[in-house]
Amino acid sequence: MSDTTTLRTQETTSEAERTQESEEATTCPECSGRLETDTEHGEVVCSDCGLVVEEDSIDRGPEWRAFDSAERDNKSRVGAPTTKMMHDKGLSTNIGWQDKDAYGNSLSSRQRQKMQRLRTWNERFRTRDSKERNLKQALGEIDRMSSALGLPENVRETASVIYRRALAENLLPGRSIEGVATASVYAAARQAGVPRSLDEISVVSRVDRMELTRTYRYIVRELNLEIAPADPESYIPRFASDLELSDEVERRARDLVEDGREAGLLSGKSPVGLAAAAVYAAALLCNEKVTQSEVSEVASISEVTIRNRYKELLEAAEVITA
DNA sequence: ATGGTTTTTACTGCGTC
DNA sequence: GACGCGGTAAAAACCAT
Repeated sequence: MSDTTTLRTQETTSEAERTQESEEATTCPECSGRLETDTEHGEVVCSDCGLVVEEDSIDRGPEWRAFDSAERDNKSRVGAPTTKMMHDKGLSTNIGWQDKDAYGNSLSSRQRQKMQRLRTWNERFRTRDSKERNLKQALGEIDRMSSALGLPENVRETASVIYRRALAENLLPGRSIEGVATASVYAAARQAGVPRSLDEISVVSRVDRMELTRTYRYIVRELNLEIAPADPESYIPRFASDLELSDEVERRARDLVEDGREAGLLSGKSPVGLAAAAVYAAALLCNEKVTQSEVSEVASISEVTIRNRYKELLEAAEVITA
């Protein structure tokens, strides 16, 4: 975004410089009439007799300024300006809709038909291209998010597969690439048993939670993905290690969750909250110090929830062991 | 859309270092 | 007095209907 705007301003300034330059010679050698610069065609024309004094007066120098060689290398470029607003950055062929040739003359009906056919085919190639680029971008996103979340390789694979399926089933129209990519990562992580919470995901994603949940639900339904509700235990190792707690704590936390499961207080509660509470309670039992706020930090869950859950967990554990 | 459940927010009080 | 912890009420979010 900022790239294009800076480029734009640089272009306009250099254009001003250019016109200033070409206004040095002001009289026609033939009739000594006033000379005018036709920037569109790159010509200098006499306004009286129409003599073209200078043709092709295009400034072939760089349209930017550089103050050292590194900057020069950076800015030097060849080809049309690119835009991020099009999947192909605007680099593919564009055929105008008007039946005019390069000089603005109308085309013969034969030519018109030919152009129509070309448009059709061009469009076909372009959309096929668009799917591939779409995929490329999505896979890039998936990779980026996965590594930001520290997800293993196989999760990325699964996420890619999910995304490809979504693409193949034409689930993309109406949804953003990033949204679907994010949802794929979320689903893949859960399927692989290394879930990340919606909050964690939305931190590294470019889409907000709302869109993520909506898209996630949608693709799960449409692709018939079977995803079991996240198991609190699958969060425990990560939380424990983030808080630098011992394996002992981790083990006890699992036990607590197990007891809670038997006591039937897992259903309906957020798995993340349960896991966080179990870790906190276990640390307490093992005399390893963690504060509720620390746990709530790494689990991105409120302290209140931790309090409520861990009380319940401890009660359940007592009942069962007693 | 609605109602029930869970989670979060915000606030308060208590004890300890 | 700051901090960790516990509790509460109201608001917000979530989910199934």
